[in-house]
Amino acid sequence: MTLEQRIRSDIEERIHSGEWPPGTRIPFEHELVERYGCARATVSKALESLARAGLIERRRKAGSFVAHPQVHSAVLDVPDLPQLIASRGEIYRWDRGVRRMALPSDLADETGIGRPALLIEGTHHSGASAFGIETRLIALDAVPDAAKESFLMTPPGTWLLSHTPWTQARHRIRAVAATGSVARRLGVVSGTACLELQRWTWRSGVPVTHVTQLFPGDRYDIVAEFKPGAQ
Amino acid sequence: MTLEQRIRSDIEERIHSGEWPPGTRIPFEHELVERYGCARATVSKALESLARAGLIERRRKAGSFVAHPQVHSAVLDVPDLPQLIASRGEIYRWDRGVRRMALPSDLADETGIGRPALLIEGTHHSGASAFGIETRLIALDAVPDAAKESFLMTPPGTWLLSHTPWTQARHRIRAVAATGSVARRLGVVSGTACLELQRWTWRSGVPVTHVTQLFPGDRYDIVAEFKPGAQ
DNA sequence: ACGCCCTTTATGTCTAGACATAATCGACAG
DNA sequence: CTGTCGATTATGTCTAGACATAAAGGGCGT
Repeated sequence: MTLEQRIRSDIEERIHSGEWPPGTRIPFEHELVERYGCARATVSKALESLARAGLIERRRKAGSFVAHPQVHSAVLDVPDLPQLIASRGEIYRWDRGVRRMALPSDLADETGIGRPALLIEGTHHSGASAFGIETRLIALDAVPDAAKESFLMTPPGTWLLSHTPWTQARHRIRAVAATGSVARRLGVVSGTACLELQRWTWRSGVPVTHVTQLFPGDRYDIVAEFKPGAQ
Repeated sequence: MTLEQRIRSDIEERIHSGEWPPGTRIPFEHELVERYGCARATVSKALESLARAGLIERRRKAGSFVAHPQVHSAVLDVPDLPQLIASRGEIYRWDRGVRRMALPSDLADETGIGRPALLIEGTHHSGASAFGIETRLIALDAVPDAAKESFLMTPPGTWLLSHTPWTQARHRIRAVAATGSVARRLGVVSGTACLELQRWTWRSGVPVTHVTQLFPGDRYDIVAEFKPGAQ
């Protein structure tokens, strides 16, 4: 491991652990030069790399600061549904289903969370009709505060967005036909083509939440933009 | 504009213009040092930045080479279907449909290409069954060589991946039901839930191709991974 | 109190080297 | 003809400086 990488990961570690929360001024370059006993160019390269990754923000004369949460550069976005529906000019409503239960570790394991979790089911409404349904697991070790929430008024996705950052996400998108109770909850005829979106999110490698959302094909689509090498 | 940025954009320009096609060895660092009359560190930073963006590949002793396009750092990937199907252990077959025609600018405009284009339709097969169908427009000003291709043996996506790089892509994903001739071509019953993937790609802001692909829900799903700041 | 200028200072860019490392390619032995 | 070894060479990482630049903050006059 090179010295530059060591400096970088040292700082990254302190940011991710919460030791240096957003807004903290990290040591000046000349202080890091002293700490690691190296040239300023080496420290500077490490900081530049952190700045490119969006973890810190550098300001002349002022120093370098831990960046405020995610302004993640929009690839496959994690949308806030209430906001999204409001921006379309519709009234949003969240309807938590009957199931809100704590799961033992072994059951949660089936979806890859692999730890004690909270299970929440509910429906997102746009105006008078159902917009989508979701089944969500929240890892209680990563987000202990979730245990105190009922999620009756606020959908869990919205609550999570403002209570915990994520550093990694995987999406899986499929087309499935809605049948039986699922079709009934969505208010569509059995066999309707739906978009199934599964999302896993992690914070520093630790699972945070897993959600499966189902949207009738005519009510939702995903747009993803990608520009490689944008500096 | 800094010297580093000038060196970077000079090289970028030659790659995008096609003057240095994929595989070309770009001048050695010491040659660039001579050309720009600067220190090696400056040239090296410019090349490092190009390598990070995936435009070039650097190899010790050998030099730096223009990267082959399809190594995009995977967010919403542009997959090569033949390769993807082969990796699943199935036999791939491409079946170009009857339509391969040049479109006047005004017709192409309807899909947002906005320029003379080539229209190609065809079916991707995996083993004995249809895997997906696609309808594609290729902008002839961006890819003039496409006019000479029949696309009978090679699907246009594969051909494009090895003939032209892209710098920007937009994806749109929906769930739709396959009906009529579409269902017949896919070999599914009418009403089957399908994933519709539309993709627009650009090279330096100029449209390259637009494709609409339709996959039966049980034969394809999209996985997108996102790690901010991954080097 | 307020606006203006000027000093200070941390980052931004760059130079001219050094040594490390890994891959290529030719020479040479089998 | 084939495989191994060593010299060569381009990139990788780093040092110890230099000067440029932008912005914070203090001092000054109004």
